[in-house]
Amino acid sequence: MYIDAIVKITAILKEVTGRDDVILIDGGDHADLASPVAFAMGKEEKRSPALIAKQITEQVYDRVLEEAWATTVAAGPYVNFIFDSRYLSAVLDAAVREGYGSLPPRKGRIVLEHTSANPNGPLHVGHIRNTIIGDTLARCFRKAGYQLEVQYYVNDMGRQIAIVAWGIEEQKEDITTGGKGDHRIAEVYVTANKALLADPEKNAEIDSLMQRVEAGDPATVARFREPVKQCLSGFKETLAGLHVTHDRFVYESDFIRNGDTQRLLARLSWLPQATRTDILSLDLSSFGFEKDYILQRSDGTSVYAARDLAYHMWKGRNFDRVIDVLGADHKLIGTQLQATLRLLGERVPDIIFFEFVSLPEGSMSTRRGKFISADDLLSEARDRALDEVTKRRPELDEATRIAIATSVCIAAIRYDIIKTIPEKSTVFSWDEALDFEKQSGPYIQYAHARACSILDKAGEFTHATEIGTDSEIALIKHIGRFPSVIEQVTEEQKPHLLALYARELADLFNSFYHAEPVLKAREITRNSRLTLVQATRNTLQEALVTLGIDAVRSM
RNA sequence: GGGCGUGUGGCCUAGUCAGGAUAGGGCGUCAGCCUCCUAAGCUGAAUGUCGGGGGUUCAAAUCCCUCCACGCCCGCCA
Repeated sequence: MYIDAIVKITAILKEVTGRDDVILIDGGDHADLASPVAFAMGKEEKRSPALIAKQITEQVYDRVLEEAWATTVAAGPYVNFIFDSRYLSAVLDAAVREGYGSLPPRKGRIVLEHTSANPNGPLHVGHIRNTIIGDTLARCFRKAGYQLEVQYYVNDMGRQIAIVAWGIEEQKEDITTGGKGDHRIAEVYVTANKALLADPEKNAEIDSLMQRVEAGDPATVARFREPVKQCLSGFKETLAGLHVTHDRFVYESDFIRNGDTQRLLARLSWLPQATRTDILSLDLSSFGFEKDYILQRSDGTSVYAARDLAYHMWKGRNFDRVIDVLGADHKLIGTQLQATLRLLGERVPDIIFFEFVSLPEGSMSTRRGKFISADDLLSEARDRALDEVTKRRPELDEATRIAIATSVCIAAIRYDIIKTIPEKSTVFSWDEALDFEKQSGPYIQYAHARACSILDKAGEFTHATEIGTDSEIALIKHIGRFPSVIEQVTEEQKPHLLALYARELADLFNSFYHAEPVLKAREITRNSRLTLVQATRNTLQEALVTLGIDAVRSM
């Protein structure tokens, strides 16, 4: 409805003014939509913008009322549009239906890659920014009607994994015992890195391992595979704890084994930009890159970039759109990858880059063992959430309190991460990550639970849309924008907009809740308010689920 | 040194791409609100050179130039 109204009003304005540059802006306190087109017209025609706005208002009034269910009002140089009661009723009718906000199915399949952390230690709070941006986007794309597959690209043959494989042997460690696999790997990895630092000559053993694994030596492949398997099983457990699942894990080594990487390297070597000496590299200076893009080492082994190119070619040929979520440290290599695929005429991925999460004492590092693991974060969050639930709802049994606390802690973590724009680097703070008040996931869950509670007490009621008060109208208008938010999140790949929307929805509902009695209202007013509570509850639930957060009925 | 990103009240943050009406929120501070549908809540108050300086425009947090600060990158690592 909201999207529809914008399209219709814009078309009418274009027709009446004969201009192509009419845009509608948010009307703020003044209106639902506004057009400042009279400013430009006044400037060009040397007439008063206010007079022009008045004329436009008269010209479009009837059509806008008829087609977009809005009244047109001139306010100085602005042409303002205010939705009428038919619009409000229509929003309520739509918003009480299951699946509100879902957009019609679209053609084409998307592959979205996120997380893809190296299996050399547990996921930490930096990795899960990637995870949560990726998973939230995936949920939004699906809600927006796209078919989508989520993939995890497993780096199972890089230098880090060689170091892990080497470390296990050196340290005579059995990583299958003594704790969660990903944490055990980190212990080995940190120790192995120290050993290599102390005795750099040992690096030759790492090089040798990498040559053997690329050649497909079965014993070496097995030595790499086991720790990767252990680590991934730990990852899957952590991800599940955040409500995140991947449809497919794709192994980097597959692109060596199936020959794709070799075929790609051969193809690349024929490009005019290729330099073939003892190594293979590409001159991407025409794309603005200073240094050559190196793809094959002098010992003949491929570098990560080559395997990643093979992976992306495969994705591009099997899907209609390729999206990657990558950390800011991948900006250079990611844009080099895009440039190379463009050179080859292959499908170019859209890459969403996010900036780093650091600790107050400095940046995180798996190699140095300096990080806060996602598991520690989740466990601390669950403890704090359980304290809160116990404090507020002492009458509930333990199992129920734990279930609520689990939902609440995931909500707090996911919301804290997704609410900030990806372009901004952040400093991790326990207090902010585990905040359960305002601008938090639990705050939105609470609004939903509150709506559930009212509906539970109300019993049966008749759908009604007699709306009058300011807080009711503001709430309905916001509910009406939900589908357009889903649209915008996917168009602009900005999942934080959904977080913002959900919080504003909770704000408006809370204001309404405190301003207007629902259960104690009479007849049509009661029914209308209950309908509004139902519409709000449904929209909050859809928004929460799309954020990967449980819409709990009680908390 | 070069490239990319960020800079908004004491602290955190939206708005910047597609310039428009008094720059939205939150934390913290202050003053109120639970005989009333869940106070993880609501209402009100105070707090701003939108990093600095130029420019474009009827209009700049938003566009252009320049400088400063912070983050990331500039490996035959991934």
